[in-house]
Amino acid sequence: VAQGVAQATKETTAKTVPPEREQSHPEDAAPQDKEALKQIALIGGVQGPVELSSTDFARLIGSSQQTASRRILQLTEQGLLQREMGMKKQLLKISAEGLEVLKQEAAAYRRIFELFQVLNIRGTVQSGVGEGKYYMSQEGYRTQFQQKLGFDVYPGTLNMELDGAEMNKLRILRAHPGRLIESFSTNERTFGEVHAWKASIDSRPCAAILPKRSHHKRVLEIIAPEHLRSRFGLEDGDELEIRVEVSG
Amino acid sequence: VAQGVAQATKETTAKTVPPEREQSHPEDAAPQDKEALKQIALIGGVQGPVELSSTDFARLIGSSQQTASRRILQLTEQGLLQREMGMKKQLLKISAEGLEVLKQEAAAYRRIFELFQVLNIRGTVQSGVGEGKYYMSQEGYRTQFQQKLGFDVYPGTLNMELDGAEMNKLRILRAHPGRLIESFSTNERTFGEVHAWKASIDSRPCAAILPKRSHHKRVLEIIAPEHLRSRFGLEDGDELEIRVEVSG
DNA sequence: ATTACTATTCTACGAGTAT
DNA sequence: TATACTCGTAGAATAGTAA
Repeated sequence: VAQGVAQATKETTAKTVPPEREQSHPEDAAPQDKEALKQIALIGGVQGPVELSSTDFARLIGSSQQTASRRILQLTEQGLLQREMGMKKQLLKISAEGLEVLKQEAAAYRRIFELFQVLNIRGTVQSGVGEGKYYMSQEGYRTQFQQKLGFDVYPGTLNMELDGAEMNKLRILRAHPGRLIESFSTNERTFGEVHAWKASIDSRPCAAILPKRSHHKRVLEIIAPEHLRSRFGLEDGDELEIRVEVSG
Repeated sequence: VAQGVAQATKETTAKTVPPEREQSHPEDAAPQDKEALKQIALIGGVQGPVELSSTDFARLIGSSQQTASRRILQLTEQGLLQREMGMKKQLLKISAEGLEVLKQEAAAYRRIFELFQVLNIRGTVQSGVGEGKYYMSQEGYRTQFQQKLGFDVYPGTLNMELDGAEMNKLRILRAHPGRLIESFSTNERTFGEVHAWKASIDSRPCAAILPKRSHHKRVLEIIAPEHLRSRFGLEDGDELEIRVEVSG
């Protein structure tokens, strides 16, 4: 997802960050709330209302009855759970928003075990020094990209800067073959081997490339048949997510 | 899983139960710990060590650096994470136990969305009043069970008492067809319709049965080609888990 | 039985800082 | 830069009950 939100404030370098728990965004529910939703779902709370007293729920989540009761109230307030008071016990049903939370959680666990056929890498758009344009103009590269990726590259690269955690995904990327772009020489100099992986940004085809050497760099370069910056209206500092096909 | 652990203390009816967080059992990790493991797995901590500073980890789990650091120490103490100090940042790898936690979590979410092809129902063994033996001796039932379940029933039923939360699974069960055992009459009386679902306990075949009427009962009856009590050495009050095939 | 209030305990978070 | 200590405190969890 390309987000055109330029960060005006230049990332105030606060050392210890306050948690920033915002209302409304459903995906960032607290782990305890996700656990509670999961347990309700496991006894059928997705398909229809389940009859679940706060005492029984307490056993399910390993807490006291009071905490269980409070959790249900909180989930209801957050809109993740729908509640109806039965004659005795309450009836609980997971709401559309709650289902969304569960789906995202399930997707995360699927990604873990799908051995990363697809890697979603997030980063921020960075301004290169224009060398990308120079490299992508080389005939030796252009013809190979055409052959091995199936598109004519726009002369230029989009640089994406990765934070510390995302850097680890580059190691996964490098562990997979991708497409090898061979080195070649001109009269002037030699151009080194490059690895390329088919990718997409918002369903539009592109490719992620990394030079064979030079690990530990914080930047992933992206090429495409079009000018990505203008296509997505990207500015330096914008957040960007690229979906890299790691398998084929 | 049939557990032959008879509970000596007759379930002290404490109102507000203390959480009972025990050491060593890996499946009951705190939700926060599972969330942390998940995030590490998502950047490749299953495949190999990932380089992750406590500050970067803090961003990942939405906490301060101090909390992130503490979480890593706790996960390491619990044996869910293996840590090695690199020259700068630490290297984290999810341990075999940690992977087990992730697998169980993934399995739970899979169960939620696989629409319950299999229902795992837990309960405690309950002594019936011997009527099960009377019913299962009726020729009208025996021949139908033979036809529709594929085994000769042992004359008797094992009664499993369900707690409030597990009761909801019976609603799911009833929502699926199972095998219909038709009503029939003898000279003396009429025997009503019964629903049966193929099932297994510790991989040994059996079936769960419910009378067509009489909802809201806390008991699930189990029949099998053998005497389950002696097969598994079950006593009243023992915990029991049955795997019911809800699809076919 | 239930749910859920108020009061109290205590855990766990983050500030400050050492290393 | 890192990691991780101590410590004050906010908020979560439970006890005791009310409804």
